[in-house]
Amino acid sequence: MSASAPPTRRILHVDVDAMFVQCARIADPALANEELIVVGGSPEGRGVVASASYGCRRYGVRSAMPMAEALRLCPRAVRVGVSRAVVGQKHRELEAALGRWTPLAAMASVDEGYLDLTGCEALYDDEPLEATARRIQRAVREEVGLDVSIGGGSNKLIAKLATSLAKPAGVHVVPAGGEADFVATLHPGEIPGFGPVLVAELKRRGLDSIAALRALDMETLRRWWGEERARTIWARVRGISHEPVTVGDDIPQSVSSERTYARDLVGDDELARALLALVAEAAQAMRKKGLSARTVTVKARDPRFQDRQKSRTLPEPVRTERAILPIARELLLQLRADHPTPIRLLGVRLSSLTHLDAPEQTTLLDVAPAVESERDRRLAAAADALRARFGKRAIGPGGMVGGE
DNA sequence: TCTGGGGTCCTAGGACCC
DNA sequence: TCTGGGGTCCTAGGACCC
Repeated sequence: MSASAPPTRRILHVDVDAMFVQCARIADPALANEELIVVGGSPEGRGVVASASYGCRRYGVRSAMPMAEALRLCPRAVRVGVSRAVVGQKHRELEAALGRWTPLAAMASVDEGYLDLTGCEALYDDEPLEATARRIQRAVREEVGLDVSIGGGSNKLIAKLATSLAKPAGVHVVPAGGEADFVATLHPGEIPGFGPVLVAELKRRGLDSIAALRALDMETLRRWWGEERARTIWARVRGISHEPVTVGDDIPQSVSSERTYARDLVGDDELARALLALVAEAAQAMRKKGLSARTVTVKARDPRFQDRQKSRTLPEPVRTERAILPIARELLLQLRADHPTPIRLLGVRLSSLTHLDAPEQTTLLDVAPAVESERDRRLAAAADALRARFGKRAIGPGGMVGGE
């Protein structure tokens, strides 16, 4: 068995520094010189921090922290909402900017992306990875107007971890061969995939360092976490990852819309109105992506933060409010029958997605009446067109003219 | 301190089919 | 007769990420 070893990969992870804060400053130039900005929450309360400026972070403010606590820690902070349009625009600009450096560039979320520069060395005069990273950083600042931090290494895991050392607005590259030593300097909770639950379990078992985790043999890991999880843990604590940077605009797994209400919902009418609005948002977002769904899920969170969901999968994909709403209503009815409690959060998710123009699945046995008529689809498309032209409020939710 | 909204992935049990 | 095994789909719940 002789196989030439694959070349050491050259991976970069590009991450926007406090993306929502930078977007808020772009949306409102009056904030350009404001150091204390916290994005997120709602004027009524009941929100968390989506992003905090580095100024606020010095006071201990962090993402996902309840807004009330953030403002207690940093009372002078200016609270602003998320400017979705700007965030979306900057996301697309960043994607385009990164794509100019290699065909293997892919966004991993709204504010971060990976580049695989393996084999591109000649294109960049064989300069060190760090030098390329710095040029990309400057280019993003000029072309997109955003400060980013960049981490580099021989795989995505290492590149991402390196980014946290680069922040803010820096570059950090882990040399090939130095992966294991680099990871050894971290705390288990810093490893992607090691969330609060796993970290607590590790602590219970007396495992509070990467070294302690590395000392475990595979058999023990398997016994505690099962084959799959054991392999992942074993590799991550050693800085090993083979996950490729993949491009391709895949069909998303789901499109959803959910809302936490200022007051818990109780009455039939307010629940019906809330559900209609969520169905309309989700369906419209889905159609915008050119997709249809076979599965409808309704999710409810009670005041004690217990989440429950009901879903139904249809034989054929649907895309209109007219088809989705009755199903969502039934699911909500079942949820309420099983758990008659006030509802803090309500959500609608559409999944099992396919492209709108995917050929209809028809079989000889398929005699069930269509859940959605061609007329329904044309009406929904017409309503979408009106909204695109005259704004979201041009027509009621779902375009259900005449009340529905 | 009182907990958002957008997602992905995994597990596990039951139905159903071969 | 009283007992199979594997694959796929569906549903529900939950961990995790940004």
